[in-house]
Amino acid sequence: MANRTDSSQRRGESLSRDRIIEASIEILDTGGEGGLTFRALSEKLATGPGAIYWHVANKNDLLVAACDVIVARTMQACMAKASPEDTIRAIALGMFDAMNAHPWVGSALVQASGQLPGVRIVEGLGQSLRALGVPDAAQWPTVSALLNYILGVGGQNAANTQFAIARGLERSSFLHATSTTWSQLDADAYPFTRSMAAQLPAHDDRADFMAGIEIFLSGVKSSGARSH
Amino acid sequence: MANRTDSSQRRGESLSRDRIIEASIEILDTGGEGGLTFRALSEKLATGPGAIYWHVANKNDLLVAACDVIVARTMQACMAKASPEDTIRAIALGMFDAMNAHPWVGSALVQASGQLPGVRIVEGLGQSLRALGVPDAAQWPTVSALLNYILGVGGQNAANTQFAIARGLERSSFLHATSTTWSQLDADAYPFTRSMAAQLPAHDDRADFMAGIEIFLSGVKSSGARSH
DNA sequence: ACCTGAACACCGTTCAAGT
DNA sequence: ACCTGAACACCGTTCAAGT
Repeated sequence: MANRTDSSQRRGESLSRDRIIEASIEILDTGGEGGLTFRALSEKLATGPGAIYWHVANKNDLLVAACDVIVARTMQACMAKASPEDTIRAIALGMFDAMNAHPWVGSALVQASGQLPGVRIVEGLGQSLRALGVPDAAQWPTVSALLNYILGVGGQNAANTQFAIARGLERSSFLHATSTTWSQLDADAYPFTRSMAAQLPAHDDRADFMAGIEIFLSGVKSSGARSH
Repeated sequence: MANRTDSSQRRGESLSRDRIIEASIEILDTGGEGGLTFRALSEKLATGPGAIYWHVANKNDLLVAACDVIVARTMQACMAKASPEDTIRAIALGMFDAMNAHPWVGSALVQASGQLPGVRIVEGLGQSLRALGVPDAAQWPTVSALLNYILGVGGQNAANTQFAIARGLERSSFLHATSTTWSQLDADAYPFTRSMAAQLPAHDDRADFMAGIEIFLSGVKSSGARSH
């Protein structure tokens, strides 16, 4: 049954959901969202497209499953830090780094919000906020806001990366191009954006992201939550 | 409010970029993101697909342009409220309502972050935060965080709507189904999510969204910004 | 200049047929 | 049970040809 063919993948193991998901992640990491195709996937796995459908419902199912592998791995590394606040920071930072390393995760997560990958994040954040002393009624809105912020950053990061890839640009030249566009905006209508153009290429996405988390945590603490 | 031109296909009028965008918005509102097709569009406009390409670079260009119409209209109605804080609230609420009425705007905005529609929002938020007294160095991270939060909500809202539409569900039965799934999660691994399941169907997205904005504003004020 | 519409190179998904 | 691969119904985009 298991005939040994030396594929780049593994030895001639039989097809399985896990193997399909694993191959999908490799394709997504290499070629971005557009690269994941049932044809590309079946070629990598040395089968036909139909075979994949025996293990996977459809493309969305596949994407969510691939996303969940990354999220589960990330969350596992982030739980139970020194303080609940630090756990929230670790989750946020972990997800940021994961979505940076795998830009497709950002858009997949947005699409699969209520499903398992999103639930993992909700759970981690929720437990921490509860430990922080956020009152019952405020827990859901607070978790929801934090998750939405993280997803927003991830989605935009994914879009920027894809945009840059599609044009064969490096991240730095993409930022430089955007900066130039902004600096040429109408001075009366866009004073703020114009004044931000100069610092755009040098800015640190990760630091900005964490600054947002800190604003948020500071807001949580000052808006009613008593942390003992 | 404004229903100036209701006629979808005015005979005899020559094709133009504006007419194409107008028709695209109608299709997107009716059939969602999947409904916008060069074939559907050319049928509505009584031409061939090739004609559209004379006025529009590609599908992404079309989507961004349609998105920008909605965003520009929304921002125009939100500027210059009583206080900078109220302006921020108005922008957030306006964008929430716009993305709720046109779910495709959420995902389009995420894809077009650095482009014109995103810049309009950045400008509105930035001017307000500046007026609020947020120090220079903190302005960009703060605007960025606010925008990301809004985009995250919009993107997720779009995904949920599309998900529900694809399965022919109403919003309420979609929430009910998600609630049931959550309540059946493992009690040890997902205590928080399980305890949220019951209140999920009754929750108010708009109120939750605004609660997030308030947390954020409160964080901005308590984390260094002196608003005289 | 603007428009036509057939054609191209894809795509996700299905399904009779094989083992 | 699992896999094959041709076929179907689409897509975005192009382009020679028309006006």
